[in-house]
Amino acid sequence: MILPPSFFNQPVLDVAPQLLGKYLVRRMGRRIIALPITELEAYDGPHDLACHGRFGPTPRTQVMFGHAGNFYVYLIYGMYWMLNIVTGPVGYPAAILIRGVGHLDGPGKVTKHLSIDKQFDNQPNTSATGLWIEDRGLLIPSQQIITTPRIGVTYAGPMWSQVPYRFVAKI
DNA sequence: GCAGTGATCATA
DNA sequence: ATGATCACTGCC
Repeated sequence: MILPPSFFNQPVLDVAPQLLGKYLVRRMGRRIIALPITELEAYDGPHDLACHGRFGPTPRTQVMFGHAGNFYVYLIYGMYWMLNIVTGPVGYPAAILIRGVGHLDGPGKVTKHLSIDKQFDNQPNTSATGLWIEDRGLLIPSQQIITTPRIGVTYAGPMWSQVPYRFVAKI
């Protein structure tokens, strides 16, 4: 089952652990790649000093203020595409960064392996685009989920760089 | 430990 | 127009 917008239209910290074990699926012609999500990070609203939405909407970040379930894809360091999915109500900037699927770890490796780039930015979670997230019945017990601080956000200060918003599944 | 890489945004 | 910054990766 492809996850509907209502799945994502909840507080990002509620959605994040539920998204572990869901399958990220990419279709290119006849070729299909489907891998379970194993690692992700939550970015939660204007008060979160690590969140791109903290300065209000800009041409790049307005997607985060948009509809839950849409993808937010941007380029970092001139080389790597970051894949996020928007959560929560319109007007509230929150999203989840997909950092690992299958045995791939690292957000840049995920997008490189699945050929994900700007074309998916602000696209909804539907099979029509060739990129979607679906539930295949895999359940991750809470004992198999660990949380840690987010990676690469030291600029966010002592509190927001340390909150346990990174979720990792032991599969 | 650090170079590579280019879009983005603030400043002007 | 310019310059600092950056939710990373791979090689030293």
